[in-house]
Amino acid sequence: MAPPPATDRVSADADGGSARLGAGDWVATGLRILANGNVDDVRVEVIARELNVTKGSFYWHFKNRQDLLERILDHWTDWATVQITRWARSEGQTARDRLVWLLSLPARSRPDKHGADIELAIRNWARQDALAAETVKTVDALRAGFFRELLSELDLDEDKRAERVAIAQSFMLGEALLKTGQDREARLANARACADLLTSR
Amino acid sequence: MAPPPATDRVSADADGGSARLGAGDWVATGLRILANGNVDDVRVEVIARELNVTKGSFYWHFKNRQDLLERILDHWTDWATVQITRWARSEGQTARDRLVWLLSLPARSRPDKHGADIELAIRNWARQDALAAETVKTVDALRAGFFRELLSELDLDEDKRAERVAIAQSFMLGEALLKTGQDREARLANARACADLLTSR
DNA sequence: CTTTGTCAATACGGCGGCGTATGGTAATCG
DNA sequence: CGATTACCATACGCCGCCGTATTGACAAAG
Repeated sequence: MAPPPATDRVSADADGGSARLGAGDWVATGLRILANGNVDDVRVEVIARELNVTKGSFYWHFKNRQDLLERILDHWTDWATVQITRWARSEGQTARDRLVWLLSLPARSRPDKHGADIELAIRNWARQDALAAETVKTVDALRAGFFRELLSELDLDEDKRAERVAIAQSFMLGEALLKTGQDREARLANARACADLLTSR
Repeated sequence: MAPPPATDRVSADADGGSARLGAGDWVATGLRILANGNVDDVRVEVIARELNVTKGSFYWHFKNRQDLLERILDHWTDWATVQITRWARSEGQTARDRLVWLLSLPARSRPDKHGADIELAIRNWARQDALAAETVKTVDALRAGFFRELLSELDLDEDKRAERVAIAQSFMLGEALLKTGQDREARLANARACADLLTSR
């Protein structure tokens, strides 16, 4: 009868052994479904089947489907933020090295993490849903801020810097979404080449 | 009883005046729905309502829903191809000018054409559907070919050229999909700056 | 040992979409 | 002018999903 507690742990075993499951398991599975599909595919009864549970459980942890979707967005925001700020702590490199690091993030992401897939799905989702749109906007602004910070170490005038920030961001997004047959090495080379161009005079 | 004729005109008045409508009207409306949503939103009964018709009409023109989806993909391929080859005929510019022209294609597209929206929706679709994936692959290869042709006017070694082709394509895709608040002028400036970098030594 | 809290199963009504069957009508043609 | 063709409406059965209600199982706490 009481609303469920706010333990949002996205726990380890999303499927498999442990008997009891929490809200996090639903979020994790929803994210996985989102990764190879779109928002409309993340349905509560589908997730329930995947977790070998019935809906009865779902409506204990969540108010309704929309509630789950919002938690998924929150979780993605956290993930994107953490990923960036972890980079922020990796000091001690040159500006170019760190730029390469950032630009090659999509190329270096483990394929089983579905980072690019989720990104695409959420960006698509953002065109229909206001909350998703806001989430994407926030993450984009965050990334742009880091690019700007990086490029500020070169002395460019304001206009030129803004252009290069935009180029960096567009490249990074495009590189993440474009599914050519390129292997990891080629993609890393692309990122390095892009960094070279962006840091050139 | 006979299968409908293959008149795929995507005619003028998708809604409104004319009494009779053809398969093209269904494709056009489907494309419009796809533009602000995703594949799962293009449902036959929804389109029927939008056209002020019932399903009875649909199943005259199409075998089933999948049939419509395939025609939508075909139509998009044609559109993308035409758009590129029209550029191919715009000779008489420098390589850089034509590069700028290509890179700024998303920035210059009329917003009511929903080019970027459709692109995003189809790329998302491509992750679930093999046919859509093939379509995207074809269009990407076409675009890459033109970039390669353009950049071949500079004398770069094979590796460097491949890198820059990839950068160009990633930038173009990212620029199309990234929805920052930038106005048209700023986006054009980005394209020009990107072209400058790509054609630099 | 009972109470309370936590999680899950079952069952229900409703909606929206698919595809089919069948019948109606306006145009067109022999 | 009767018949065929092209297009559309109506009605049906089916399925998947939503959200609610009710009950059950099980553990920790009292």
